[in-house]
Amino acid sequence: MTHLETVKSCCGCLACPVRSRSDWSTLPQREAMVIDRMKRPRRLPAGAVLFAQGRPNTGVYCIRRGLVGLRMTHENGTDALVGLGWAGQTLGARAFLRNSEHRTTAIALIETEVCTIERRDALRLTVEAPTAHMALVGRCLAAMDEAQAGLLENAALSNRHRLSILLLRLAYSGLPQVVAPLASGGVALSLPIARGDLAGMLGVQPETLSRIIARLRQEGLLRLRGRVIELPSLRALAGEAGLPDPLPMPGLARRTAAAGPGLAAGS
Amino acid sequence: MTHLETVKSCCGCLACPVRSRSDWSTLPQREAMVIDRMKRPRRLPAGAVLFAQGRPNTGVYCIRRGLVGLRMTHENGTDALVGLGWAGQTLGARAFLRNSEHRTTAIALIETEVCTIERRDALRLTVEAPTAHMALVGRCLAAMDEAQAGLLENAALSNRHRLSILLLRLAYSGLPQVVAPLASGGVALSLPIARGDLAGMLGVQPETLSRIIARLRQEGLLRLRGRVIELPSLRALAGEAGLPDPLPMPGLARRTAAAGPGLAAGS
DNA sequence: CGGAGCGTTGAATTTCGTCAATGCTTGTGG
DNA sequence: CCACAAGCATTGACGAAATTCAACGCTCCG
Repeated sequence: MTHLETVKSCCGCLACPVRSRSDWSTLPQREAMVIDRMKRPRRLPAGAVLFAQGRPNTGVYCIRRGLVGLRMTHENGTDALVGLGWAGQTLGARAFLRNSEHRTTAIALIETEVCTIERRDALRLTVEAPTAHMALVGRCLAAMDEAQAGLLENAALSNRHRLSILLLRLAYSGLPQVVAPLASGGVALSLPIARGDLAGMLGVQPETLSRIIARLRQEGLLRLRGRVIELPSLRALAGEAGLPDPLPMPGLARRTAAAGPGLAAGS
Repeated sequence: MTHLETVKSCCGCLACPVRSRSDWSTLPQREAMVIDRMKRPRRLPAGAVLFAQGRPNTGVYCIRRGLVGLRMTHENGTDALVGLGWAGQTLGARAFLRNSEHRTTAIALIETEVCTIERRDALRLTVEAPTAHMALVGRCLAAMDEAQAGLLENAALSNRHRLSILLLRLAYSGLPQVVAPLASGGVALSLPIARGDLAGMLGVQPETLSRIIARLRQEGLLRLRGRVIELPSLRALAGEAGLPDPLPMPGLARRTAAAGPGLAAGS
């Protein structure tokens, strides 16, 4: 049994380290095994491009470990980080379902492992694993809800608040390459993204971000040592962010209402 | 034949005034007739609420004529207009597909006609009109792409630019209650939304919006008479917006890549 | 050692938010 | 029909915040 688990943990969906919180966590075992045979695990070094904006879709990608940045280039030439792909999330599903080009460029921000399901295999999911196909759709719909909420967040919250929220999300991500516990009870974050990109996610200039960070530091909410940001008290930061203690974690947490009857009947 | 057309044009999907540019434009005739029997047309006066945030989904709504505002309330109490529903678009699809609460409140901004498909009827679509069900999903995926593009637009463009783009979208909407051609070649817009809401869509205060408008007026890009905004030259405004001449119209235009093989196989 | 890239800091400018006051439009009641 | 109140829209003034331009420190790497 122990041996079997070991084998599974290195190559099986059923024992994937992020299975419990992945987009596929609700799949019946039979369908999970179908995907298990389709998927091809791959290791990406930091900086590797998973797919590029404007290129045709070639499959879907499930992040087993690591962190992926989603970058988008505007017609006017400027580009910005528009989202993060956490472990457990599936990327490329929208382009796959629409059979369209990728709208974003996905780049591994740290060393990352992804499981690839080739397009021709994923197409067979609809007959061999209908629940999995529905899960893909449900995932996109959930992402849409999050995007819309983010839109409001942009309009309603200050840059300070949004930075605090972003740091808290990283702190709660549990990424071993990013988050390290601190003796004092807080955490130390090794930011996997450059300042300029961090600024872009908030929609501000790098200098402005630097000043916001400096102010938070003066107030004791964070300490700064090179590329490492230490958060002495997550609670204090959450309070500053204007949020209640439990932090909503997009993509990972509550998967309760996903794939309701409307979809279930569609299988 | 003429008689038949007349009848259809008042109550049939096949001859719906917005069919050619609606979310359902690609449906085969047989399925369009199925929906035709399900739908119930309804007239909404300006200000009427189509559905409310937090309420359970009761069906999907196709906008036959008019304009609908999508409003969202943040936890901190502030609320803002987060989107517009144009004629031809289908609203409530995401809540229906996820069988979840509505995340937004939909309010008719001008006199509007919608066709309602009750939830119990829409559920039957998956067997009686699978293409239609797929179209619903495709619509949501397309909306997601737009939302993501809007996210980048927020970060990369100035408020001036975004206001220009918003005005141009209204100008190109072709809504008879909103857009009137001008002898000089431009158009006159009777804004269906209050200044405060317009400001909220851009993420600024009403006073700031007023000043942006004042500046555009001083530069001759628009004229202002009460609630009517006259745009003497759409081309000049498009140039100011930093866009090439053809304006991308979210939701209405090109429906080319929607519902690709990934979805087609899912029926 | 020196250059390149990244990050921070400073100063000047522009923009935005806030508070307050003033028009303008609308609808109501006399 | 007019006066009046209420709500929306604009303008002004001031402080706060963001952008821009510039300079400097730091680290990495050839």
